[in-house]
Amino acid sequence: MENLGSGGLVSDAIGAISRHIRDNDLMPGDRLPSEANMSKELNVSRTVVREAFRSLAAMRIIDLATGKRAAVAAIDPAAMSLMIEHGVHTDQINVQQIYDVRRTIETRIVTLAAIRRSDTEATDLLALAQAMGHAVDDPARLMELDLSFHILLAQASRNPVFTLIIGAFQGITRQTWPIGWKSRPTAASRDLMLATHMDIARAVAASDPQQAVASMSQHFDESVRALLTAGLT
Amino acid sequence: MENLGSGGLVSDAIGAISRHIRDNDLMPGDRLPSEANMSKELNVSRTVVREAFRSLAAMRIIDLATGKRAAVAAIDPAAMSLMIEHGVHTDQINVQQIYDVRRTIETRIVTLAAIRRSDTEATDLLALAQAMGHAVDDPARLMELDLSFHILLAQASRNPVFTLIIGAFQGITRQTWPIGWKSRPTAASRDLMLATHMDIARAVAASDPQQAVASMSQHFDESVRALLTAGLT
DNA sequence: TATTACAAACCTATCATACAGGTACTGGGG
DNA sequence: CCCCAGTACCTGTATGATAGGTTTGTAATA
Repeated sequence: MENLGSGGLVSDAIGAISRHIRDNDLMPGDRLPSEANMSKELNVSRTVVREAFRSLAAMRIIDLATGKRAAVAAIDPAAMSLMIEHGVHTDQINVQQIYDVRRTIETRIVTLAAIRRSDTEATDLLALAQAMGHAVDDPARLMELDLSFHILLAQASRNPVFTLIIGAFQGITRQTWPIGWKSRPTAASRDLMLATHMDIARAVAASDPQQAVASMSQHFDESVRALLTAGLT
Repeated sequence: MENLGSGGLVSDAIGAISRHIRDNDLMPGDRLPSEANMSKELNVSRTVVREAFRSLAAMRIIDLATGKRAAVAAIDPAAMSLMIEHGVHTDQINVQQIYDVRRTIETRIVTLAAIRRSDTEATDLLALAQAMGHAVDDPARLMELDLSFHILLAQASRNPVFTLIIGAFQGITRQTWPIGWKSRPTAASRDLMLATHMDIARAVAASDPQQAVASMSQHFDESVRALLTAGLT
């Protein structure tokens, strides 16, 4: 029988550090005690503290950098992105399921964005849609513009949780997007995809939620069809 | 100038281990090389390998246990849950935003559940709703039943990504649920909350998506109102 | 032959220590 | 008052040691 907080010293340390952040109301950017101090305070070796820090850093709860002290991190989808990728690679999730979630969420996002977008966001959105039109022959660049477009849309929804989730899907999207693109072999099918983005941008800029939802819906119909054509389950 | 894969030895190791899982098509439960073997293979110390393993374990990509070798993990919302909690505690996310996301997602979930639920799930859902009615005087138990209800609903949607996301919100919900409950002081308001769950269960059991969505919508209207009453921003 | 008991081999958990290299603060010098 | 160098503080990585959990082959047993 040992002290009951115990799922191993490292787990305990993770808990203690999390509590430290919460109890002291630390905000993103605020710094934590050094490894040495923390190890003294928790009565464990520096090894244990380091592994706890690493764990929290993996979840993007803190930021680590050599020489600097650990700092509270801003919300970031990178870790979630890795988890999703893992789920897909191990056949626990398939791409269509992700698209169903994206459609559900982005339908809501586009509604909120049409209502809440700032003027800057409207401008940027239109600019991105236009830039996509100029990048038809550069798939890598086109893909990044596409991803930025959806992230910006999420940001315009003014709900960071939407941004987080959409960001979490970008890792796996980077790996599947080219497949969908290849399955749009004709100029017409490619132009349709680009035009749909422009429709979304215009509707959001015009603060027309209805039209924005309709265009987004069309976008997903088309995307899912492309993925199915490519045989992506 | 050093070898270019380098964002630090630990990051490299994390990448190498992830790649190992992907390249060898490892499935959940499959075991990885031991720390010693891995450290030999990657030409780094065991310390580095351990920190890499811990990082992956934090994201629930692998499972660690003393004495056993590391194993590929099944998808699990625990890590995501911690990230969300961190976002809320650091004021980067507020509870209402989470509820907006939940409403969006659970509206879709309940539609899918009404269509895809198994008979067992229908039965279990009704049983849970009924059990909630019997637990009015035991808030802790009632909360757990409530959480189980929503998870089961997500599972019935047959999309593990929905289950993952709903699971990710449970950590923070455990911390805010009691606040909402306290803001329903009258028996009538509490019964309404329980009745709404029963309505949802019945609609799903009856394979009636329309009615299920309506009831879920009412559930969220009521929940958000309760949270607002409690002054939870 | 099937089964159980046990011990050797293998692994992880944690600690202490050492040293290289990055940061940040502080006291002088201009 | 500002700039700069040096020092104290920190993190990154490696090594070696001990304690204790798991696995598995083997040998005794039913």
